[in-house]
Amino acid sequence: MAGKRKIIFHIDVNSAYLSWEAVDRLQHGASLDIRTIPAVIGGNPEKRHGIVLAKSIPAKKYQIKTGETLYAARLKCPDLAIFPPRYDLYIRCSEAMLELLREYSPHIQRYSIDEVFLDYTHMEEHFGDPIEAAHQIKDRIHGELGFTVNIGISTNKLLAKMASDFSKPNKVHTLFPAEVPEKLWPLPVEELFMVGRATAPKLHRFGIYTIGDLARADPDLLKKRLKSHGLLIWNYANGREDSPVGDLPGIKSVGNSSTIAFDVEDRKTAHMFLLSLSEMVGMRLRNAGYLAQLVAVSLKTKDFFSYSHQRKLYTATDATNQIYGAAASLFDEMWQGEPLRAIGVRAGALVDGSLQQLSLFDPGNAWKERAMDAAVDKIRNKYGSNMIMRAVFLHSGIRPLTGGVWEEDYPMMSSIL
DNA sequence: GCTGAGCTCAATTGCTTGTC
DNA sequence: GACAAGCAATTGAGCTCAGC
Repeated sequence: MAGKRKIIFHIDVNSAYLSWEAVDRLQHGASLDIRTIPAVIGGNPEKRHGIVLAKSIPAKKYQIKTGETLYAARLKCPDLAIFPPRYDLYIRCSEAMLELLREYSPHIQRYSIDEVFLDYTHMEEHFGDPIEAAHQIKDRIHGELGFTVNIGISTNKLLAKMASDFSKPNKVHTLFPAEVPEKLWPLPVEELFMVGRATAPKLHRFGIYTIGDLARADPDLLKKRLKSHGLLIWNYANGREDSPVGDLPGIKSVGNSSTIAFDVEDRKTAHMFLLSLSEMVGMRLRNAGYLAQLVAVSLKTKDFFSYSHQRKLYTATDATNQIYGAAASLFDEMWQGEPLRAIGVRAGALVDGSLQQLSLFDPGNAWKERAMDAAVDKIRNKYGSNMIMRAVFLHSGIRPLTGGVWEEDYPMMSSIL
C-alpha cells in the first residue's frame, strides 16, 4: 500500500563512466577542463593515482590502475597527457550529492564516498512513485552535478544495493522481494554481498554456484560449515535484511599498522613509527567521535614472528600524545632489541567521545592537547594530511601519518550494512 | 601485447583463548 | 570476571602467468 511499505534507495556513483564521459567530451573538442573532473581517483584515495588521456588510445587503455603503470605508459607513449587527480573535488561532489538527496528524505546513510542509502519510506506522499522519484534524482544529479549514478530500489538495504549493481551506467533498477527469484537467484553466488573470494570456493565445494542455490540450501548445514557467516549469506540470498538506514553500529576498535621497508633496529626509529601510527589512530578516533580505554601495540620481527601487548588506560582518550605515550611504554616493555619489520598500534574498548571523564591526576594539559589535536585535524581535513606535521618527522624519511585510512568522514565500504 | 584468473601479502578488526 | 595476548577471517592491492 502506497506510503506504508518500506522503500530504500541505494545510490551508487558511476565513477568510471564519469571518467570515460569526460574523456569523450574532451576528445570531441568540448571546452572541458579535465582538471575539474572529480572522478579521477583511480580507486585509491591515499595513493591518488592519476589518469592518462590521449586521442589515439582506445578507452579500455585508460583503465590504468597504478601510478607505476601510468608513468611507464607515458614513457612508452610521450603523447600521453597525465593530469593530477582531484580527490578534494571528488569529496565536494559527494557532499553536493548528499545535499541534493537530503531534499528527498531526512534518513540518509553515507556508506562510502560514492554510495548512499536513502530511506524513501513515507516519502511517496511528497515526491510520488519511488521509481519516478529515483529517475528524477538520477537525472538531477546528472544535470546539476555532472556525473551519473545507478539507483537500486527495494524494501531493504541489501536488495537495494544488489539492484544498483545491475547494468550500468545511469540506470534505475528495482529488486523487490517478489522479483528475487527472477532477478537475483540466477546470478553467480560470488556476486552476492558478503560472498568474497574466501567464501565462494567453500560454497562451490558444497555444489552452490548461484545465489538461488544458496537460497535453497540447508541453513543448518551452512551454519555448521560456515558458522554465523553461513546463516548471514543464506538470509541475504533469500533477500532478508532489516538494518535501518542510519549510522553504522559502533566500531569496537581502531588500529593502524605498517610493514616497514627496512629493519627497525633502534628504539628512536621505532618510537617515530609508533608516533606516526598513533597520529593516525588518534585522528580516526576523533573523527569517529570515540575515546579509547585500551591501547595495544603489535610487532612483527624480520623472521615474521608476531607478538603484541596491550594496556588498559586510567581514563579514556582520543589524544595523540596519550595514545603514543601508552604505545611507547608498551613497546619499551616488550621489545628485546630484535630487528622489526612491522609495527601496529590499536585503540580498543571504545566509548562515546561525548562522555569524556577527566582524570583526577590530569596535570591540566588535557584541554590544551584536545584543542591542539582539533586544530591539527581541521587543517589536515581541509588541506591534506601532509600540510602539517611534527618537526621530528622533517627529513626523517618517515611519514607523519601512517595507516591506510584517513578520510574517516568518508568511510571505506564496510562489510556492515 | 592485452586480459583476466589466480595467487600472495598487507591491513584491519572481531573473536577466542589463556592467565590471574 | 577482567584483562592480556594472539588467532582468524575478510577485503583490497599488486604481481604473475596462461590463453587469446
